[in-house]
Amino acid sequence: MRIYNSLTDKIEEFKPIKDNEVTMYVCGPTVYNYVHIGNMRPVITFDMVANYFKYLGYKVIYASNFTDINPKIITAAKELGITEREVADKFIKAYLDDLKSYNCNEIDYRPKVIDNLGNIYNFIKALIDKGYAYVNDGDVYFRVSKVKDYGILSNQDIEELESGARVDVDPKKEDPLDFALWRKTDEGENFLSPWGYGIPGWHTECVVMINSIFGEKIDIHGGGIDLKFPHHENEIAQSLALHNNTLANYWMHNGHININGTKMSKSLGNFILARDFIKDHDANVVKIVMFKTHYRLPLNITDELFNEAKIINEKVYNALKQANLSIQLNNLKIGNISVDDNINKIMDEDFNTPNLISYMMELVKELNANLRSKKDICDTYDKLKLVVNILGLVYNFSVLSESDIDLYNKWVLLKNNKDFEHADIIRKELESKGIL
RNA sequence: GGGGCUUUAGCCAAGUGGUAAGGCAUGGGACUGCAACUCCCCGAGCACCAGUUCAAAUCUGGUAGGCCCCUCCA
Repeated sequence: MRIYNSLTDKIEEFKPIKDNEVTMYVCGPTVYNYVHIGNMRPVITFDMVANYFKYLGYKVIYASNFTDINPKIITAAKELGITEREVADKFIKAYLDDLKSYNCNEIDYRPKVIDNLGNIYNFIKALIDKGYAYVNDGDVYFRVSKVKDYGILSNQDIEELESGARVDVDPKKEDPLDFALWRKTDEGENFLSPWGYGIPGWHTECVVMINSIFGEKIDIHGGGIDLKFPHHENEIAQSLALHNNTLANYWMHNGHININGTKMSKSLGNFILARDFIKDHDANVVKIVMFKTHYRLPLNITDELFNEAKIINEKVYNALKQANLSIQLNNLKIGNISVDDNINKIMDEDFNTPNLISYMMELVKELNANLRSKKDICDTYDKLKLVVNILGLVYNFSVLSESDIDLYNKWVLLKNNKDFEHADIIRKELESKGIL
């Protein structure tokens, strides 16, 4: 298994910390509103990553957080006239509903910031004790200049960053690059820390949650490309400071989604919520669209792309449906194959899902050809199911009852007797049951 | 100003040194009682320029598009 590591900008052989086990963490949503379709790319991508590792036989331990303490949540609470907790709970629930409607697997850990405040205090204290952080008027800042390797992930040079016009000068900071670990505030929901009332800094939350679930270091840390700097860079800085490691051995970043060539934004009105999108598009189709482009590249969504994905989805569905029918009618034994070298060859190169989709279509073709010529379909069917499962595509087919089989046989008999009038009636019935 | 990504047929998209996967669409053919499904066949020389090499879409340099980050935005 080879993975493109954002830390080194190279494709590297994957070596887990513990044999046969993968620990991974993906930055989750700030729960102040509904997530949009762009937010679903990391969700769907890392769902597939976990699926593939499982296919390879790894035990996968996967965590993704909720950022449930954040100035945006305070703002949302004011606007909605409810408490911050109510805002967070509402949108956590909405997010989990979204994941369900997109057929994403449940993951192992969903930590919240509010449950980790004690850990955060201890973490910040440790940074202060080691001289990597300082307190100023109720704020705590991280001393970036003390980390020699700062910029290791995003290839940023400290001097260039400092000379950049966009860095805010904050009189409370020793250095414009320093970032807040704790921010003093008495506005909205706030918490009493050893440094007074306030809320924790975003960059600290993720490190603390990773440490508290997994320990000092994990295998894979994922997220959107936009988080590379400063968020992930700052996570690494803190981990370097406290544990002298880069927090994760492999950093993975997914590209962004554009719509018809433009970035999604509220002002342009091309902002599509995940929950609205799924009303018009099958989850499988959304996933096919996403996986037709490599996860690291930008994805431009167009109607044409969706129409194509829809056709692909239908072809897979039709082939599996016919195979399913044949398997049940003939009592075929499936599930003999659990590994397919072709899949490994494709996916071992940094999760090459576009190639996997191509392979999926070849299998569909092969399955159809075998069905047509009455050859053995079991191996092809098994392989196709493996691919479908890795991609997280879901196809449900009914189990045939005895009466279903009788009905089917009756249809065949009527057809053979050229009683098309009655055969067509039964065909309709079989179709409505999803059998044909 | 700095860092990074990207440019392959009408469209989507693999391929990262040995002479262009796959899919969709279009067109042609086959199967078929009808319909649906399905099967077969057909297309580009890889943005442009220069260099390295026996050999480049693949490496190097440059030019021109597109995109992301440097703002707690996936």
